Amino acid sequence: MSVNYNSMKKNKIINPFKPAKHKHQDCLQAAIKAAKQHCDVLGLRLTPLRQRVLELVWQSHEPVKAYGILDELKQGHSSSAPPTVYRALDFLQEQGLVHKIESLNAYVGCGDPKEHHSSQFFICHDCGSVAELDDADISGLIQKKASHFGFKIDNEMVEIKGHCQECRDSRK
Amino acid sequence: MSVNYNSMKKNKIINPFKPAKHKHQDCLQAAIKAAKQHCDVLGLRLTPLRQRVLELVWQSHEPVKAYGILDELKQGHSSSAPPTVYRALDFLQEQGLVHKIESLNAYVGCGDPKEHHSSQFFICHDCGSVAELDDADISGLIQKKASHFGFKIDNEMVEIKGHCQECRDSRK
DNA sequence: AACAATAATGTTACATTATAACATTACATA
DNA sequence: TATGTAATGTTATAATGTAACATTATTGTT
Ligand SMILES: [Zn+2]
Ligand SMILES: [Zn+2]
Ligand SMILES: [Zn+2]
Ligand SMILES: [Zn+2]
Repeated sequence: MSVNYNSMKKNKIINPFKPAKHKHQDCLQAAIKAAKQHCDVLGLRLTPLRQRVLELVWQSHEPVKAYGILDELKQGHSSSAPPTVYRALDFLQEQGLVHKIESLNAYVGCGDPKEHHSSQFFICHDCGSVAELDDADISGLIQKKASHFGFKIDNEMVEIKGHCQECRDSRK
Repeated sequence: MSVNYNSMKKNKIINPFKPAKHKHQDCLQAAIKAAKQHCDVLGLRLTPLRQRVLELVWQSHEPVKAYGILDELKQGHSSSAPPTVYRALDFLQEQGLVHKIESLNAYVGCGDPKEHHSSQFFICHDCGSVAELDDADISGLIQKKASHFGFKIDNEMVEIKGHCQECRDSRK
């Protein structure tokens, strides 16, 4: 009798590479809705400012830069300054609503804020878009390797650069 | 008849977590020697400036910051400026003699510049020191997952934060 | 040796990313 | 309403990194 532990693992695609043409309005709306619910449940305040920053992060599936957000924020909210953006981003990151891509100093929206998860990012050099996995195999393997030398993991960061399927296809 | 492919994989510890007391002078000398040889073989110039920067990176097993290097460089070389450091670091990174830890904006020496390799960094929050693996299992798994959605990898970045064995022991 | 081409470094200025510190305003709740 | 806390405004500055051009050192050629 055997148990297939593998089937019990949580391997999620948090954000796939989106097709070039998709109704991105839906992505954005879903993200805002999820954020509202997340904050509701926890009694946290998704203020207009925070929501606006989240919307700006979700403008696309490409990572956006803090000062880019700031520029756009200023259009309708002249009193914005760097702390305005960084505070909102801090809040959103703490709540798992956005992630920072460390190797780009840029931020992407998370499709699954409901629970903390491991993140593995795949970033296309051509179109700039990012896919996010929550892959228990990768996470577990890293965990296992770490445990071999007695290392206790707090935080795992995996950022992979390369070329997505669609961009490779369109180069043929 | 079976073949143990696993045994054929290249799983290296490029840099282990060092014991608190070890003869670090040896680490440094070995690194400089390896760098000299690497450059000799390829006809590249490990100039005094580049060697000095490499030595400063190898001061310890903790990542060092560019402006920290700059401060020390100025002590014996008053004409140093940011480009001085960043150019030397660029050269050393291209040659695989140092790596940048993206999540810290800091640099560590590499124990194995002889060949390009995958790198997985484990960074201790307590002592600040860094271990580097070149683990084909992790690399291979990420590769495999990427291929599932047609992603072709150029560059892999794995930075794991947590607590090393020694620091955990000394907290008991 | 003289020369030209290239590589490395010097120098100044600036761009980008992020935080500190303190004032003000909005919100919750007693 | 009073009071404390959370959020935002505001100013200044820190930390990280690069552009552009001048100068010097090195290499290879005549
Ligand atoms: Zn979309
Ligand atoms: Zn792409
Ligand atoms: Zn050492
Ligand atoms: Zn430690």
